[in-house]
Amino acid sequence: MDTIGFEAHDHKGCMRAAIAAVEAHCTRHKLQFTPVRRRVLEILLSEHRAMGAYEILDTLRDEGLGSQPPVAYRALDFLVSNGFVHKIERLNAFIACTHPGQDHTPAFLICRQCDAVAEAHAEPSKGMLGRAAADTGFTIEQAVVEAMGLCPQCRESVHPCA
Amino acid sequence: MDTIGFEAHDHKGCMRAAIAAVEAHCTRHKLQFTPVRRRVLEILLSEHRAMGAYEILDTLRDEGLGSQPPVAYRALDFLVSNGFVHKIERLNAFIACTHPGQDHTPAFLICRQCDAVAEAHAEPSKGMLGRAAADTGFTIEQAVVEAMGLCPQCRESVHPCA
DNA sequence: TTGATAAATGTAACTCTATAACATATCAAC
DNA sequence: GTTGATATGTTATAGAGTTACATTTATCAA
Repeated sequence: MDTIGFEAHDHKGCMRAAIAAVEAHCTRHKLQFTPVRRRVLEILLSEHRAMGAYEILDTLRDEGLGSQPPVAYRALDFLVSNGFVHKIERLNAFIACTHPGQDHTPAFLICRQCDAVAEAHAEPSKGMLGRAAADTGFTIEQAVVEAMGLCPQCRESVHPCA
Repeated sequence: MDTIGFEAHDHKGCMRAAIAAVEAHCTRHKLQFTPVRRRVLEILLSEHRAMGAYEILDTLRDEGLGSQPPVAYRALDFLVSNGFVHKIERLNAFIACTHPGQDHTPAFLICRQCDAVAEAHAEPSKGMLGRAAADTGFTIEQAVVEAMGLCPQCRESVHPCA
């Protein structure tokens, strides 16, 4: 279970690796990894948290890479549809994938206290959801799995009620 | 697996039953089932599909029950926090619960073709998500589980590619 | 039954999220 | 190097959700 996100890690290294993986994937699939797309991915990787589209756009604007919403949304669309970035529906926010390139259904653990987000794997075709789908003849193409709660750090620091 | 939503059913009956269950629950828990709240629930039950807040508000406005967004959102907040209505994050929309009163984690099967939504049960503490949470020390309080795909009817009617 | 408190509603204004539409530029390949 | 597809720039607008504050209605205890 390669859950990442609530522990310290080699940040620069993980960022370099992710960029390299995306570059390789784009080359292989003849996708254009343009400056805006690259920069949006870099921003998400370096912040290493869920960010709103407009928050990303603010940074792009500061850097002269585009100032209007479609610029951010188009880059995000590209990154999301290629699996390099995921959208957290519950937060209307985006986060860089922790293992880009592989086809997978992400599941997220979202801390309601500190907003940290950890990515895990889901297997929607298995479990109760898969059984429900099979029972009704529904074909699952894509799934959103997001758990809200408390991360280990925040659970520690919550005051027990007086 | 009591999945409802892709089959015909006794609509009036299910509506009456749901309203009765909610009335009973409100009486038992001393909650105010006010006209606006009741009407919003009725609208969602009778449409039997996911509806946006502003779509609901349009109906309320026509009936003189309130014209500003907070009216709809407050009623929806009440209905959602008491489990009578669920929010579909993926659609930014709301749908009446098919078995109100019971505490449960809903899972949704959403047809991308006809927008029909079926509600099933999820058990987030079990399965891979629960294991990921346990591994990292994350405490799940609430979960969003939404599958996109094709319902049986729409799968039938999709042309095989020529 | 009245007065205090809490809960619910009415309304205006605003913020955040996202897309439509259209012009322009750049790339890829023949 | 022309063409068709892909990407960007920009304006405007649609859609989703909240803040803030005034007013009303319900609840309950004295």
